Amino acid sequence: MQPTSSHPASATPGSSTPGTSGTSLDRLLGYQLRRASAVMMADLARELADLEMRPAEVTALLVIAETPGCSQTEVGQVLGIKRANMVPIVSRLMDRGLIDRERADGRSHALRVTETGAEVVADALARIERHEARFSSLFDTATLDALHAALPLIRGQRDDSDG
Amino acid sequence: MQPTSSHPASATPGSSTPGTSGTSLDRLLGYQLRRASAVMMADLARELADLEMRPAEVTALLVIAETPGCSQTEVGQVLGIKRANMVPIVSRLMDRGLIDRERADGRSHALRVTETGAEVVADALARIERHEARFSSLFDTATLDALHAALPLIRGQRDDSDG
DNA sequence: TATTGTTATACTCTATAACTATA
DNA sequence: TATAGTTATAGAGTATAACAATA
Repeated sequence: MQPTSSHPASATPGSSTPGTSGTSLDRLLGYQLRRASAVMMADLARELADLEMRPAEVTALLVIAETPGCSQTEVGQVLGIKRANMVPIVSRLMDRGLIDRERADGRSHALRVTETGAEVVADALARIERHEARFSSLFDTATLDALHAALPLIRGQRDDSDG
Repeated sequence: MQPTSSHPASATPGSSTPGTSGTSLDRLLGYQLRRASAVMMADLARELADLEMRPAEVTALLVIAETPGCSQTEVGQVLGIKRANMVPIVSRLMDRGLIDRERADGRSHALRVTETGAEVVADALARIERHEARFSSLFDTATLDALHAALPLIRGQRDDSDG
């Protein structure tokens, strides 16, 4: 319902990727998002590999570092990870001595990053910056701004339920 | 290394999403991509639910419909799904009578959509269009064009290996 | 020797239901 | 009754290694 939409039916004519032969799927926003996300996830996983941390664990660690004293349910809400799925993540971070628990409520724990954890956070942030730079350098400022404005709007379309 | 980048450090100030409190993760392209993709995948899965088809099966069916006579390895290459993981997908499409196999090579099969499959394709395409419209309507033409130009560039950064 | 389809297997992320102990 | 953490379990997607039949 826009005036004269110009998304090409056969997408990226000048693509440098030979393997991408071009399906009608290529004109779908959701499909492009999924493929692009998979590429960045794979690159991030590779960058974090010798830290022996999975992306989900690193993001949880970063949230705890930024929100000292938060509960693991709160971390899950920020990251869109369900309570039940937070358990093994927090367990692993505990086992490796990267975070610390303190009784807060009788039923909830206050999570905090340890000194070792802070070092890992610093290392992880450096790796993430390198990883991000590899991709953001593909775009000019205007395009990057457009992406950073558009993607949160898609996120906002979810209905939510548990957390 | 761009002149004056203006991606906001705290992302989308005017966001209408209360749950999105705002982490430093929000300024990461990879993270935003992952979350946005998850939201669209969940919406698509919901839209396809009463077709009793998973997103991966539907995309495979669409590729077969568009490329009659293709092998299942070729479908996998287009979709970025490994040979080994194509087996259960093709099996399910066969079992439901949506596609057809014909010996092509002695070792490869030529895949084709059946009449029933063609009906499901039509239904699925209608559902996908509805799903896409829910999200593309969030953006103006310029933003949509920017997304459709940018996302394939990210996809092109992968190294590939098997397929 | 390389390729197609296949089996078996494992890992990551996600989803649901139900329990406990607190509040 | 509602919430935090937990357990158990299942489903998807993806990854690797190896094998048979064929080219």
